[in-house]
Amino acid sequence: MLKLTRKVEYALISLRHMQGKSTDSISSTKEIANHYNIPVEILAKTLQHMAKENIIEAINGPRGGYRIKAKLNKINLVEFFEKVEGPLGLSDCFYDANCMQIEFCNIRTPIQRINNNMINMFRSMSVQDITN
Amino acid sequence: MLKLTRKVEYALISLRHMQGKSTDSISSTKEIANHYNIPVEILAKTLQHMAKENIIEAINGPRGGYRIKAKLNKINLVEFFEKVEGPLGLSDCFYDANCMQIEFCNIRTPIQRINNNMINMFRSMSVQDITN
DNA sequence: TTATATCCGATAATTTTAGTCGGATATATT
DNA sequence: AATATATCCGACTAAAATTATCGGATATAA
Ligand code: SF4
Ligand code: SF4
Repeated sequence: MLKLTRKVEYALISLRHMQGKSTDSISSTKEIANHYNIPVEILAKTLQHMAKENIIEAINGPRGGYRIKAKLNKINLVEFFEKVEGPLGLSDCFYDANCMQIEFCNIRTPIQRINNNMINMFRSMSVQDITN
Repeated sequence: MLKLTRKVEYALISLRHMQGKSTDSISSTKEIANHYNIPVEILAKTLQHMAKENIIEAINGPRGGYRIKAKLNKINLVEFFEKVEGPLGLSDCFYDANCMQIEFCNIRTPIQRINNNMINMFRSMSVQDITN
């Protein structure tokens, strides 16, 4: 319970990998996948997704790959998680109302309070706090 | 991502329900399931589990049911989550080493730091902070 | 022209979470 | 004693979410 997804982990591993290299150097999917033992295809998807979100930049063709595009210290972890994985919260009802209990739920308000604490904690950290 | 499970929610809903009644009054599975629109069988399992963990107490027979046994303000949310749902953490590797990336992982340490923050946040709250 | 890379939709497999079933035991009420 | 109502509990099934794979397209450096 309360776990990050592999996709998020793969994204962070990749960003930290790229950040450890000189600014304009390019990392290919295969290079990262091999280095960290990540399935190539799913890593490819993750990187494509991050490129679409303008976190990284894709360079096509041979000798191509990706490099960091955004300022990682300007992206907080809530933004990052939502860009990579989608909405975020302790309970469904904070972003999607399909809950059979919602009408009579007696814990929604207290859970929401805790959810806010958690969100604030993640918002107070940037991606760079992980990749550095 | 980062969601509580239904089981945890059902457990909390039940505890709050029981806490809203006079100390020795008993709540049956059916009563709670009907009141909050929760599937009876799965709620039964959840309540049995909590009884085994000594959070609540089972009374058998007709007019039976459950009542609160533990001091809810003495159980912090990490204990509670782990009793109801099992181990807890942002990444598998903090309680189970079956990760293909673990040998070369470059984010384990920073994630663990954040994990500790999260755990501490939940540990600083008691079940009663939700059920009150 | 060729080889290497990203791109991208569709699909499959796996794991986790959620819910169901069947039959047992305990006990208050009649 | 019989009955009805409740918990107990293991095994099972279903659904959903996550994780991984496939097939074929496009871009471009050498
Ligand atoms: S309404 Fe209550 S039970 Fe439903 S998702 Fe929200 S907090 Fe959970
Ligand atoms: S080793 Fe790294 S990738 Fe594997 S679970 Fe831990 S943090 Fe995640």
